[in-house]
Amino acid sequence: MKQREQSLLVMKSTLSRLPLYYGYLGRLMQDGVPFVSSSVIADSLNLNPVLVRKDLAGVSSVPGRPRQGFEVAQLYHDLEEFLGYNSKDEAVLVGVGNLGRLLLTTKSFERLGLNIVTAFDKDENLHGLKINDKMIFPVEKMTNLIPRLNVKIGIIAVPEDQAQTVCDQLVASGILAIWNFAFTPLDVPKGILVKNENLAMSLANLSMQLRNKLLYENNNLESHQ
Amino acid sequence: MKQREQSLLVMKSTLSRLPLYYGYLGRLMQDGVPFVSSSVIADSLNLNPVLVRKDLAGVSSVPGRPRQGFEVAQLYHDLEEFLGYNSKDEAVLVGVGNLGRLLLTTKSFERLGLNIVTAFDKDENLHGLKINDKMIFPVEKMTNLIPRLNVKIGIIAVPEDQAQTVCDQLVASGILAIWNFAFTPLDVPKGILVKNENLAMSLANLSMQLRNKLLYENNNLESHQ
DNA sequence: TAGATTGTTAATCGATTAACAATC
DNA sequence: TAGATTGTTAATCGATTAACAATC
Repeated sequence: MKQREQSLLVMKSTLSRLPLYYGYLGRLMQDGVPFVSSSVIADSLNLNPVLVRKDLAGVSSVPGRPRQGFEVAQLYHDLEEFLGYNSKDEAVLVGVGNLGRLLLTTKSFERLGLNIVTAFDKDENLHGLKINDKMIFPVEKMTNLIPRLNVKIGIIAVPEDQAQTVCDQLVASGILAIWNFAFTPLDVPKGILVKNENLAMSLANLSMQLRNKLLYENNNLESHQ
Repeated sequence: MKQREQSLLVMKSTLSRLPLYYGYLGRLMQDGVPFVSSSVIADSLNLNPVLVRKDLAGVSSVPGRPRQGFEVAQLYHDLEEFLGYNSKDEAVLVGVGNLGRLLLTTKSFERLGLNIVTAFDKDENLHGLKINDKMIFPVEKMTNLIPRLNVKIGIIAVPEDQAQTVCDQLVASGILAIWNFAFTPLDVPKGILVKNENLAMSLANLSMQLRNKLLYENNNLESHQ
């Protein structure tokens, strides 16, 4: 019913903004800016300054200074630490199709602390191949191999109809967190984390908003340009 | 048409759940289930039944019937209509790298109402090529071609450092909604819709949650300084 | 000091959940 | 009718914003 074990320092919504701050701070670093205030950050990212201050309060190891704001390098470092971008998360990938290949080869993910150690696919033409130095194994090896690798994050990039099966195998192999790119929700035992990367949702969202907007504007044609 | 009124009844958060209902209803259809109640939907998707009823109230053209629930086929159709999955949204893609190729070739997007009509890239080796029947043009042609195609959605799948430039060109070409896959927020004029597909955020989210969980389970260490 | 910017407490806003009457 | 399930109104919860005192 009620979860008492809330993260004390940082709200869930905060977490989704931290990578934004991280990116922005990174750009300031490059430009050699030494200090930045919450209101400057807020302006640049279209947020409320109080919100920024609250978010940062839970992350920064050093409080911001009145009249100066936050030290860019320090804050950048703290964000990096907090987000785990410096300590690599090891993960296994299941499904080496277009999307899987993308995840295997995109450098940005490595920078963000994601290290895919191994991939699995059921296509035997791929078995034994390496993509970006990562070996591809048959899916049958999953339950045998994953526990030995001691990896805790699994990425599902297989078609919808295979997602649940793969998910079950990952869980059986000791995986604790699943990044799911299949367009279907997964059934998992309690305690297993699932993050659904639902592009359908995003797309629906954008397309809906656009239609609403166009409709609205059509209804107000008398307004001038 | 009462579409506009309908839309206004639906909360922003509702919108993010509709594709979930749509997917679930689709599976019920396949199984030949004629009726479904809000509580069954809620159970399957881990939601509150009242929330489901509220969401559906804004979408369904026919109210649910006491003792029976909702007619699956009808509701499925209404969701499809509402989400615009039957009426294709035309879009242009900029950036034919790994991700761009994925978007061009993945069938699911077509099913979800996204129709990419043309792609742009700066690599001249790609110019004139077709991927999944979509022609690739030089980016220089954007401002000339897009207005003539009368397309209103643009997809940005270029590297971070080119995202803003591309964005500006899209806006100049009359694009009203942007689906941004670059890991950087975009500066756009008021009135232009932007949906950021920030995988970094999702990943940070999942990795954070996992670390919290492991920490909590291990001992509740105080790692703040 | 004076002024900018911080962090905290209180008020507001929006979304979810609870309670319940209506209905087939 | 009796019971399941609906849709609505009220209460609760969580996140954001406003107000403001503290501080360098």
